Amino acid sequence: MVAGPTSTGPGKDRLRLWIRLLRASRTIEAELRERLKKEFDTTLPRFDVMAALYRSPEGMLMSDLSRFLLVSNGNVTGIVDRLVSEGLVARARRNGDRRTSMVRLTAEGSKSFAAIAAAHEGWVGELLGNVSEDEARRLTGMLKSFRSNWEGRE
Amino acid sequence: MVAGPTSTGPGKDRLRLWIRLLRASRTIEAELRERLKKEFDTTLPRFDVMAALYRSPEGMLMSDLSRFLLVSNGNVTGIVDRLVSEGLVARARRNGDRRTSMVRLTAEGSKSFAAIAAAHEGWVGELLGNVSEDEARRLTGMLKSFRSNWEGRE
DNA sequence: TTATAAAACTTTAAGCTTGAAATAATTGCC
DNA sequence: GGCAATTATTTCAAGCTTAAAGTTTTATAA
Repeated sequence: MVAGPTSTGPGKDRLRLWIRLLRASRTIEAELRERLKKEFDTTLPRFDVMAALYRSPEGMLMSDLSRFLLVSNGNVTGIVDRLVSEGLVARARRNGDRRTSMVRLTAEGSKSFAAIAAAHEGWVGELLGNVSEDEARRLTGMLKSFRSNWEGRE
Repeated sequence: MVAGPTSTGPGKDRLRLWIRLLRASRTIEAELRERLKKEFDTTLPRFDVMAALYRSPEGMLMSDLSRFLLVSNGNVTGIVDRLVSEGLVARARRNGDRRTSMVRLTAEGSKSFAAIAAAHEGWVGELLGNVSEDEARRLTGMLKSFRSNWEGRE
């Protein structure tokens, strides 16, 4: 997947694009993961969950998190379990539907996330340093458009 | 990481770009992973290793694979172990340096990979269908340039 | 030589990930 | 009401992933 096209012909340029895309995101992801570990002793999945919850002070269902983060249900269960045991996140039982519980950041979790997010934004700015803000906007637009076509088909 | 920026201000556009990039690659990756499983009963990491080896008929060292695929040494050990046990890959002892062994595709592995790679290229073409080949080339160029800056710093 | 360092791998522990199966609660239908 | 289907979530097994520690082999150099 990270290797180059094995053939030439139609579709070759899209394959090259995909490989570039993947290598770029893996490289940046690896760097961010390492810094999260070193500087804040946390992980990318935990950061992802906390970022989602930070945007939803009212809380999110497990299935909301799963859908939003593009990962499986069982996956979210494990990450939230660990965050709960660290006191960063809480599951609140709901009156209406007893199958579900609202997941929220605790006060500590919220405070902790704010600090990490600030550093994270700085890192991304640094790692994408030679993309101008203008170019960043254009690239973002292109990525947005090519996704909308086939995404969410089922 | 997959969530949006939590603030506005400088660096915001780069953060948005990063989030788009990550969501795009995760979405495509998930789709490809699922198809590899369903159609060929294999995984993305196995495919990655085989793709790298397919490009190097003379074989690769474990550390070559690790560097090329942007994953850790121990990780490659496990994946190659499984590929060997499936008869798709072979470790060849070397005369010169007994710490290392050349890893190669077997005849079966090579045949198997060729079939999978053909399907894979088709899938990528489909998933990136509404990126024109021309646009794909431009995007690829932009991704290439923004990577070269900070990559391989250490 | 012969220690000592360096290099190439493997092993290990902890955590992430998925898809499938299992549980529990709710909804819809008769 | 009662039973089937659906929904929300957790559990499980297998595999992926990393960083760190351990093993074996090779290179360096006093």
